[in-house]
Amino acid sequence: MSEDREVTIYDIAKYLNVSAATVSRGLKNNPMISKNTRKKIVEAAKSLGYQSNTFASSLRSRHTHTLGVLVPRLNSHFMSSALAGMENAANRHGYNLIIAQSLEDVEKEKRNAATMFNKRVDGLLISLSSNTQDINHLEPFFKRKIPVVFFDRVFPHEESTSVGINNQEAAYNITKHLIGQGCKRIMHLGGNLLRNVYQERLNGYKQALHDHHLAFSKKLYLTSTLSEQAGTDAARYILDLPAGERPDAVFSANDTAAVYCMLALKAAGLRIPEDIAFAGFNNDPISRVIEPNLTTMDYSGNSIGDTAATYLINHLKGISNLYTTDAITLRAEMVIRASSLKKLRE
Amino acid sequence: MSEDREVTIYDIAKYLNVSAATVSRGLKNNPMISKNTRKKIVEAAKSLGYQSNTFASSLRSRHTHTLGVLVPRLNSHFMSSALAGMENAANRHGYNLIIAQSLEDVEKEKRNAATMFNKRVDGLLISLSSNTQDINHLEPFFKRKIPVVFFDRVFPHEESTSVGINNQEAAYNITKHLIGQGCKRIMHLGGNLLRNVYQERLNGYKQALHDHHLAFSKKLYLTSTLSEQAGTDAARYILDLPAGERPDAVFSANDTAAVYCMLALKAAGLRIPEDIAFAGFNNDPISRVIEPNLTTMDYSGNSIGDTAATYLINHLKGISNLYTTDAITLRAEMVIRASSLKKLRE
DNA sequence: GATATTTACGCAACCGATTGCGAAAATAGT
DNA sequence: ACTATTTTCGCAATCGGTTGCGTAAATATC
Repeated sequence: MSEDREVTIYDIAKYLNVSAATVSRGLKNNPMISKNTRKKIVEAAKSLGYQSNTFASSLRSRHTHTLGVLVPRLNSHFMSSALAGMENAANRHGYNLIIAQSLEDVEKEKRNAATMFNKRVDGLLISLSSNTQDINHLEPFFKRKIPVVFFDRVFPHEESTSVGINNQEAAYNITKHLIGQGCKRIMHLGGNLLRNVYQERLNGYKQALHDHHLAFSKKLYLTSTLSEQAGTDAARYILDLPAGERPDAVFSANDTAAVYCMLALKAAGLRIPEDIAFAGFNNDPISRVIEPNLTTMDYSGNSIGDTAATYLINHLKGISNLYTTDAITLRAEMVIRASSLKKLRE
Repeated sequence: MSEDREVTIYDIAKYLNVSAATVSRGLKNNPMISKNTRKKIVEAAKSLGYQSNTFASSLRSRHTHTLGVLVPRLNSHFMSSALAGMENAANRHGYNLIIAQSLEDVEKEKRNAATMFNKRVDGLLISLSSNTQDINHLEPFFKRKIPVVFFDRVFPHEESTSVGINNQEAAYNITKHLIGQGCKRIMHLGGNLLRNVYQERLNGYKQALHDHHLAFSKKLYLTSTLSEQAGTDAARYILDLPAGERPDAVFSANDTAAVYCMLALKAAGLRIPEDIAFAGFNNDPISRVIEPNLTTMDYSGNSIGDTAATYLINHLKGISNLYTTDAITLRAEMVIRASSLKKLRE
């Protein structure tokens, strides 16, 4: 019952009458050690209940097999899916995840980044808070050559890779789809333009309007946090518009705002899509529950997370090189549902 | 530009002509060191760009300021809220989170537990996978006196605390509510009975039936994974029942199954709540999007996560004692919405 | 059978912070 | 002024693996 002391490689060494160095090497399957002793070491380790001490190892070897993950918030469908994807990939390769959220606050993002750095993560996966202006707080990582991968809300940087989708193209297509349904006054609910995702979606929206000879109107563009409240507020805004100026479609940069806008408009008696068509972004579960079901952009958090983490790990393992890759663009697929179908589908 | 070498306490020591021991103590505000030198040390540390090396510290001091979090899956609304709550609490107290998911697989749960142990987490927060039968894989923690807190899906154990709600009471109340609405044939969609949450909800349901002289019928009780598909399947089951045997209400152990069951029944022409009333559990966002809105049990992941983490940290700090507390029960509140309102509300 | 190579392992110096103990310096006590 | 305390700090061991380098043993070469 001497459960107090930890079992160390020294215990194993003494037990087998070999050196600690041999044990250390044996446990890592170092070919320098003969197959025979290697086997004995592994067996002894098991029977003694040895558990390697990660610090001691990390202290000397200078890597932690741990990735830092820094996100705006943990509790959104997209983000938790992304985390799930990352966890899966990391776990597959023997890495662990330290996760922190900035709650859309730059200061907290900075503090978290510093902590991750102190914990000597082998790499960083980050999606920026909505009001982050620059990435000076990531400088320590770049200086120390700790790889950084941005996902979703990215930031151009020479020494890091971005993983996301082509937001502009996606927004373009979804806007074009609405136009194809005969909509002429398409409103856009956008997010903070500091974040590429929202800027690009706005660009795609504008481009589609332009290509189809529709004018962009400031009155039909609202920017917000895209929260439930923001969706409800947008509905109020629409209802308060003079009858002739009302949009005949809404393209929201996320599903949450779209859905809560729809709910409020429906409550006010508007018919969807007859009076006003809707399209969102993200393919959140609520998009399949709202009636009519919401047309949206399927944008898998899981695969973004998986890709970003796998890529980072491959870089760490020397399989690929992150510094030469600027961006990885995943496919996003438009999911057309009843909320935008004014015309019968052919 | 000698950014290569790390700045250590030795560098600071040399710089100030004091010993490393003094620097170490000074940085931790140890009163043993004079205020004056303490200040000089902190300043020197900042100007030299010192970043403490967590391993070295952990190796010697034997604690990591890191909590392990082990959950069935990351990407559910409840769980991501719980994680958000934990992250918040941990961050507030200077702790970090290592997060892993078991994907409802005991084996993965075991592996993850071992990793957490190896990483020498200061404490463990865990919600069990659906098919975990025993918690022998947590023995190393108990032996080494590493505190374990269960949340949501708990497991009775002498040396750990459980954080959750009173599931039986909640289920009792929600069933009673349905009975109060005049429902006599109430169906229950339950989960895996290995997990306390589902067993207790079933108990509460049965108790309420019994107390109101309604018989429990196996035909009105389905057990499943409570997934979307399970909800749809339940609808099929209901529709296939002979007309006279159909339930007039459904109490589902989660909102997902309830909502997808509702969608399928609505598509088949049933009216809710007139033909069949509904109640769920969790207050998931979809419960406020489905029409009619779903009556459910509000059950804040955020506060469960916050409470569990705070409690664990308090134990670590010696403020409270986990070994003497068996369970912490948070309040859950029934949210009555249209899906269960057959009678007008007084 | 003598020398050259390869294989297998041990020595010991790390990695960077922490901490018990002892001692010097500063202050208090009489 | 001299001893007793208290304050402030340094010494050196320690945490548990890792790894460059050296060497003994085993095998190969001619």
